[in-house]
Amino acid sequence: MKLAREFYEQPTIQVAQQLLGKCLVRVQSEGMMSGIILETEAYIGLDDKASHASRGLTRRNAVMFGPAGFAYVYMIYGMHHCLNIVTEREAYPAAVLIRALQPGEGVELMRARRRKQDIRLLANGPGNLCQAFGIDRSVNGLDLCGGTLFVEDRGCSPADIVVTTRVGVDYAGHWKDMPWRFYIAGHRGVSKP
DNA sequence: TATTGGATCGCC
DNA sequence: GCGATCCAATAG
Repeated sequence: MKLAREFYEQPTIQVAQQLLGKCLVRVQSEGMMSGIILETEAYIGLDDKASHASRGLTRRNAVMFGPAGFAYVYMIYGMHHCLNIVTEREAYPAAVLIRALQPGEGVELMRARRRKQDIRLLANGPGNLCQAFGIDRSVNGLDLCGGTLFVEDRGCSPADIVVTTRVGVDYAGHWKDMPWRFYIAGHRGVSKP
């Protein structure tokens, strides 16, 4: 069943952990895609220097300050998009970055979009999964309680969760050391364990 | 208005 | 290891 808004209103670390093993579903005119969430990261509050919200409300990060259960999508390095799901209460900026999926339905469409055959290369990274799922800036602000992008609980939960520091946030002072990256053990997510 | 650098990826 | 490639965020 589809996750309700209350799920996303929980503490961000809890949401990030509990999203592992759940199924991200994308419905478009081109087709339907789904994938098991393998890897997530938490970005929490104004003080977290790794978070886009650390310098306060801006046009780009405005969705992070809104209610839980909405998509925060931004472009990075001029060529990739990243998908986050907003968490916690309105006016408190926090979100979970979706970093990797195990492709389920819609593999052929993902292969076409990614121009890769290997199933392991279709959604192994925040930029790659957005390309595979057709997620760009037009998805920013989309409600995950709607019908085109949402998360389903299909009853499977991961046996073991690995906890590490977040990727690509060396600029964030001591915040780079927060153990806010989570992935399903044995899947190896994106970068190095 | 001009400058800077990034929650990445894939090829060298 | 490094270039691609663009826009948001700063500073002026």
